[in-house]
Amino acid sequence: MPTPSTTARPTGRAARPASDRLVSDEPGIGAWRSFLIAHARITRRLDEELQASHGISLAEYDALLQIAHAPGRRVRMNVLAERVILSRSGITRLVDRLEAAGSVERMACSTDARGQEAVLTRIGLDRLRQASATHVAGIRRYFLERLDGAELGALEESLGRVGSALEPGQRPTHEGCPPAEA
Amino acid sequence: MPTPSTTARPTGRAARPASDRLVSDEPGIGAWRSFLIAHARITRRLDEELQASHGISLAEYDALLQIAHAPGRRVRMNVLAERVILSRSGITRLVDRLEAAGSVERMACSTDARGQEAVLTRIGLDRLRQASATHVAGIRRYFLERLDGAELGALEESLGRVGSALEPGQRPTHEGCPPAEA
DNA sequence: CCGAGATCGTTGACTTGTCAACCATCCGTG
DNA sequence: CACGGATGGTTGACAAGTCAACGATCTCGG
Repeated sequence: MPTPSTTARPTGRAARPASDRLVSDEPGIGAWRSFLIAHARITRRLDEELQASHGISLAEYDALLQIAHAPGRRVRMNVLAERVILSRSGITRLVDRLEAAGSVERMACSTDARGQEAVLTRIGLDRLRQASATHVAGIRRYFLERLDGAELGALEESLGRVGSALEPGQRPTHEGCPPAEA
Repeated sequence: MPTPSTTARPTGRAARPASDRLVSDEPGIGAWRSFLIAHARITRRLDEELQASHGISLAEYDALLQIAHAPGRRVRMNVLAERVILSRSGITRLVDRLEAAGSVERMACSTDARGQEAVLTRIGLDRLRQASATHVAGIRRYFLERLDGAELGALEESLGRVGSALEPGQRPTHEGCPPAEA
């Protein structure tokens, strides 16, 4: 998502004739809008900070982090793609960049000849460590600090439910469900 | 940021030597992760549905909606860019597409000769109306329906606070704050 | 009135992601 | 064992966004 979009209308609804009503005064839509705006602004900020301080993008940071967390600090491209939510070609290109930067090496997978693994290098680990400070500070500053414990718990619970309902490889609502066509 | 990234680690922390600890067992980080995952998955799904049913992207939908909501169904490029969270060049290109599709017209601004306004056409309005059904249904299905009233209220309140703290044109933490450099 | 500087929208060059096509390899069945 | 279909990763062509630079216009102090 490219830079995500918002549906952010400053504040007021404008009391138009009914035939003119376009979207949802559906209750709850306000929550949806807050969700979008918060996400767009925070991630943009975090990305800028990471870029400015360490010259890596949020996506790259995320990939490094995923690799670092994997056992042996190595992951199949496959798996990595799913973890960072990228297409397979997307991951190929992202790892290309990381490799060019010396943060990662590609190694053939020992158990599957068509597989490649992305392996974190020493340099990559160091970079990740440094960037980590910036990143976590950002999350804290823009997100954690503005929410109290109860709110964080509630957020985790609610959004966790919403998110896991859409886990890849889901039967309901993948192809058949969105019925609208006209 | 294109498709956003996640920092999604499946579940476990792995009990590594301290020197190896990379990120945050910071309490609350779980909430952050849910937030990212939920956003990535929902917006991706909504975009797919919009694309499949009406051939427009989420960004385009959002822009149409913003224009439709503006008085006279017309907006300065300027303003539109800010509302959909896009750079100025980004908005130029987006409106190019909408115009090519006949959904929007560009008209010179009467009060400022350097200005352009994007004006919604009849066709654009119709398209928006149709797409709206799909879009709102999606939001309902993936978001609203999985949350009860209290949760929606809490979400709106919490995320609203977080989001508005980062409104564009903010003094604190714009340039000086992110201190990390090394 | 005028000229310096800000603001508006567009454009060119580039980045980062997607999809479709491809080849290599794996696996289950006959 | 062999072969047909799934799966894994890369690649080419493209989509959509960014930034820097530009020309046109606005605005204001002198």
